[in-house]
Amino acid sequence: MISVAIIDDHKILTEGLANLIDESGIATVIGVAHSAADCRLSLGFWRPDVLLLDVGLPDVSGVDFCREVKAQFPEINVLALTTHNEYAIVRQMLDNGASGYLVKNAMADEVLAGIAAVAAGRTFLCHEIDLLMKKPSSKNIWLSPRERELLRLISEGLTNGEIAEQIFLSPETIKGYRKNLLLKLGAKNTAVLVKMALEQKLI
Amino acid sequence: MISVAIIDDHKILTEGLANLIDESGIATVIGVAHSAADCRLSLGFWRPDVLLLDVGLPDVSGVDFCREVKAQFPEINVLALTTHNEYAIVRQMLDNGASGYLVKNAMADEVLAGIAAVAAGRTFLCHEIDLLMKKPSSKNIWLSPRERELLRLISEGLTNGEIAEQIFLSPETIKGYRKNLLLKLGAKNTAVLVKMALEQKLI
DNA sequence: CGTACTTACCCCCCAAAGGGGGTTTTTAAT
DNA sequence: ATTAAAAACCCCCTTTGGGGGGTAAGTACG
Repeated sequence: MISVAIIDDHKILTEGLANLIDESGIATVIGVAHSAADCRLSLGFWRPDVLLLDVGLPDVSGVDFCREVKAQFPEINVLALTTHNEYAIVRQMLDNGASGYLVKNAMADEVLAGIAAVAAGRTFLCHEIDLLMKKPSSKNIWLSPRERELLRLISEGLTNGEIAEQIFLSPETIKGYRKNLLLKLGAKNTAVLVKMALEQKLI
Repeated sequence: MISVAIIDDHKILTEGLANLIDESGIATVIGVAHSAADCRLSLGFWRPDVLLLDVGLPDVSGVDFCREVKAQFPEINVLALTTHNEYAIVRQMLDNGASGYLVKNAMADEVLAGIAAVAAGRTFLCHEIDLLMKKPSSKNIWLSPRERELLRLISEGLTNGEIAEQIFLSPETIKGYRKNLLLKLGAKNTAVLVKMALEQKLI
């Protein structure tokens, strides 16, 4: 029997989900947490085979928490469970150690299939995400770490000069990055750039 | 017995939620839809006392759908059920006819209390939202329709001149609105303005 | 009747962004 | 060893944005 822990702040969802898993016969829920802090306290005792992890936690980013969990318990298979269907989020989760990714509007059988797959050491993407990751789309934009950093600073309202000061580069360099970001995202100006960055969860 | 219909695209959540409601003894679920389109087809047959409405539907904005439902079936009490805890969203839902508002991480008993309250014709806000709406905070920003329109056009990357052309106003007027928006939201520049607009769901 | 808010308009001035053209070094992959 | 990408840098020029000051009509509400 596969042991599963769930971490999600939506209490209504966790109850239903725990029921679903327990009644499936393939897995059993050994713990539920509603925040990353709760989870840190218990995860060492639970030692689940699979951790169902919501990306939209109240206290920390799911990406960071996934990395944290994998660093401390590499044997736990993390299965992301979230509302986000953006390329950048999926990719960041997978890059940070997640074994699978489910969107919350997936069917119940996909949840069980995902749990079984990641418990067996395989990777699993639900149908919708599988399509998203395979289909080469102009919306599937991937930025370098430096570009993401610049985008973050731009969205915080820093001017080229201020950014240059903060990260010890020439203002002309910042200008170059900015031009490149506009080109890469196909944005007309800063307003659109920030909008796309937030909508596509690039920062 | 109160009759309830649920509209939410998160299938895992609706199953658990329907169970919870049916077992409470105070209400019974007479229908579930996973999109606004599905709901339109069935709502006339169901005629529920309470409609549990997710604001993050895949096909239309929950605000628009709420207005639509109330226009067609004024006797149905709409209870918003969503992840969003932003002032602007709550206010827009209430302005468009919702009788109550629940966040998805609310406890199960709040869901039942909310259903009972709105079925009885009262309004209901879950604890977290009640606090949010009462506490006068600098984050509780409310814009006039015109300001929201301007904010939308700015976030789409239009320049003052382009906006002026589109809505038949002087570019200087647009500039005035822009300055006022920066002041109202406390934003340093357009980048921050767009970021705040999206984060606080003002557009 | 007054007050507050929305909508609409105008001036000057300079800082910042955006379009165009480039170069070099380092790093990673094939 | 070659290629490709990321990271860093530079100059010229025009458009746009943002800070500072305003004015004034319309309307909603007590």
